[in-house]
Amino acid sequence: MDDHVDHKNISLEEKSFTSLTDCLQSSLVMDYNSLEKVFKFPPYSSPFQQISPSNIGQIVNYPYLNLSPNSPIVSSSSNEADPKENLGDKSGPMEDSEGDQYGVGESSKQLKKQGKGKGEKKEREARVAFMTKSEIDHLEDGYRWRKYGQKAVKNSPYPRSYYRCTTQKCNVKKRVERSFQDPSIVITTYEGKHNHLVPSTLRGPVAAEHLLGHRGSGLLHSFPRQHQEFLMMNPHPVNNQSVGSLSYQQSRGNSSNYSNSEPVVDYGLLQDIVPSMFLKHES
DNA sequence: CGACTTTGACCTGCGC
DNA sequence: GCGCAGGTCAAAGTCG
Repeated sequence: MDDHVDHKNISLEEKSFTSLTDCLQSSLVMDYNSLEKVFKFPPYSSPFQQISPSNIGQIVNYPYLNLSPNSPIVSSSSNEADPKENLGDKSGPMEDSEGDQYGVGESSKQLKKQGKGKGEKKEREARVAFMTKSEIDHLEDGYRWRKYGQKAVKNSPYPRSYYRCTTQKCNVKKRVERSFQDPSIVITTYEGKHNHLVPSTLRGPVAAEHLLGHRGSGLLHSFPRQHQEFLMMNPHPVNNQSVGSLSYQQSRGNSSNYSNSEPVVDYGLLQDIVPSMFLKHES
């Protein structure tokens, strides 16, 4: 039931998206982190929030970002890259102490005390940021998450929540915060790559088979059900060779009718989250 | 009883 | 060096 849902259409580039698919297929991808750096927006007020529907397109095409509908974002904040690679040499507040140093299952405090980071460059995982118009903070994406922290964000009345994938050896993390300028917008930032498939047992309404067997439909089902309206995302492709396992295209059988003739772009984590049929970039 | 959330404390990086 | 802010830990509490 979506009756009580705020289902405004978000106009991007003078285009109105009524669904996740529309938005994704519009090739409107943004480098969240880069934008943060470029525009020096603090994390609580992500650049997206500064964007009015009428000027989003301008920012998408911001030259620094090297974005175009035909060029999937390659620059990333992923671990193999120099943290300063992107724009400017100083990490934004959101960037700086990005903590991959805390491995799941490890005694992170020990790690910290063992001088990790001394001379050792911190690694950062690829990140994907979503903006979702939703009443729900924690959006169901098919994976199981455990909340491990919550922090008040400076200058924002809304706290930021930290989640970690509950699957063993999977150190994917996600941050969820609400835009303080538009509280109806939830900013979800995924970090890392799942090294496993979508759990077969889900507590949410999303059945795994939706994601696995009917990719796309699962998300399309789950999003509206959760009163979400997908606004934007920024896939940070880890890098094309770093996918430890086969891409979904391969590992799950080429069941998608959408990708037969399309080059498959490895969007890293995003591909884990969003069916690849969404991720084909149009030419 | 296991899984998950809450929350205060702690650690780290950065700017001044 | 100090203070601030972000990120994480882990014990305690909650829930199914």
